[in-house]
Amino acid sequence: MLSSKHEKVMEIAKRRGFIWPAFELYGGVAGFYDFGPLGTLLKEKIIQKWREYFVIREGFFEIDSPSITPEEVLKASGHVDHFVDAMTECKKCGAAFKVTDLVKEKTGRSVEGKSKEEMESLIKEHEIRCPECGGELGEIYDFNAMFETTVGAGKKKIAYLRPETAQGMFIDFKRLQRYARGRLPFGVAQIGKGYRNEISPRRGVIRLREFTMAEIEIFFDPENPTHPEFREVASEKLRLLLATDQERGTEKFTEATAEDALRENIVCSQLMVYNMARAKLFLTSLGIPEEAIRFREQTPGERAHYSSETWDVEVWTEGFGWVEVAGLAYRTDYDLSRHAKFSKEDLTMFVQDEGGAGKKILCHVVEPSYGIDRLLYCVLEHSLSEENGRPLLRLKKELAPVQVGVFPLLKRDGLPEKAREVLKKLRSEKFITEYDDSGSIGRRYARADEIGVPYCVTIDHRTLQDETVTIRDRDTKDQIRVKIGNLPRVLQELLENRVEFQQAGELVLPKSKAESTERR
RNA sequence: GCGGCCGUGGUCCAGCCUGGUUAAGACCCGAGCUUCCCGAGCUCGUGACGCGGGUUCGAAUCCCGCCGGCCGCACCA
Repeated sequence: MLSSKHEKVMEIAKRRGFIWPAFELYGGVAGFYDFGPLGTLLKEKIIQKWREYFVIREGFFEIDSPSITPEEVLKASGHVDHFVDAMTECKKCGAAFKVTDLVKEKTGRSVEGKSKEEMESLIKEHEIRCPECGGELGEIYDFNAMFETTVGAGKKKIAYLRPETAQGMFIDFKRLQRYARGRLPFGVAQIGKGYRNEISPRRGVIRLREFTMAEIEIFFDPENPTHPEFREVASEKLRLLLATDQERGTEKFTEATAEDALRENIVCSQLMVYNMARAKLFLTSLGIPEEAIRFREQTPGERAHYSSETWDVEVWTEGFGWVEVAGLAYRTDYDLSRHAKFSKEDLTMFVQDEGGAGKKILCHVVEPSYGIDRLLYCVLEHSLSEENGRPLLRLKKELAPVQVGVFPLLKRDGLPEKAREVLKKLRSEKFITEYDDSGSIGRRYARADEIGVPYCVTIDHRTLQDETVTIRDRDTKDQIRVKIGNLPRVLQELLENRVEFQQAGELVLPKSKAESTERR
């Protein structure tokens, strides 16, 4: 039986065409999922919203760079060294460990970058055994979390599928800063696939081997880590989980406004905290409730090799607990300095001060990075509710994959033909519509509710006489009657929240509602 | 990767232990009738034993391997 929320979400996602296991015909491969027709539309709309919030609203530059990345780029970025972990397994209990962690723990010595032989002799020398069961440790092997490939034939060039889209933005830095005409700060955005060869992916779409990320790199002068519009978010309340509190083992939240978090040095810069507030606003615009959002500071041990401060943006889910849907990393000048060194190019920028004098600086970077697939799951879970025992997906109207359902009340008397006319008209006005004439009208409303269609248009006998149709509201079940001629305009206004439903046309009560009103 | 549990139409499941009719049921889906504004009813219909091997006269059922799922451990830069 379907008991948990997560199972209910996944059941609908599968049955109605949001999310499907990939390569299912051949048994499937863990960590890969397809988006079905509705999932593809929903994902597209989440991305559209993200563009509105970041690319358009913040004036960032969006680019699109290749997934396949030559080895030298990822050597410079540190990923080749940090993604390839020397692993060893206990021969007795089978537990797997990172050799670098084991040796450091037992000897305090760092063996980062040492050869396999050196590591092995260190293990022997210090008689390091399995920390779990004390068993003997097996041979050291490399685990490469990047997918490797080669470019071209003959003398093959090693390349990897990018583990993050970020590098494409650092690589293009020289052209980008010219495009920005030397002004700081500027932001660059990229939406695309990232790839990580997870050892054991689980939890459905939460941990994938191929996933869609939406990343931003904000380049700024480290002496001026401010945002011109900080005032706009200064009083935004943030729920913060500090690294120091986590290390003490408490789950204590610190509630602070963006302004206070900055003043009390909880967050390192105005630019960081500005983006945290923006992240919160973005998530709530997707329908994630405020109380299901928190910011968790990564502990020093958790942080990526490039970061000096990272805040995870987490969303509470019933299925998986707190899920990281975005990370805000202060990457310092790590990437630019590494690429400058490895490419031998000058990646500094000339900035002028007020007096007209100038200096060359190496930009620092704040990186907000969003996981679109995880967001999509969170949106589904937080939208799914039940009404009279049947599922109702209360998606934000702007996110609904299908905007309008078009139903003939009956399958005869010319109603289907009329309904198809209306359908055609709405499609020509670019509404995403679905036609349904199968089963009773109630059944069709129920089908539409399950995928979150905000409005259903029904064509009945009266339509044939006076060219009016009913529009039914998903959340209230209220109905109004409007002229077909006005239908596109009215629907558009409704979808954009520019008019109250009951004011958008003549209110009509369906039988069930009329009766219950009379009884009262 | 280790251990435990599991895998049957689109979904949820019975059958498996104890091998042997045409693999049952519910929901969904499709067609028809009927009703007509909130999963009504009736009739009909499509559709399944994860993959591969083995044992056997005969495998959904027993055995082995693989793939996938869930849980715990590890991993998640």
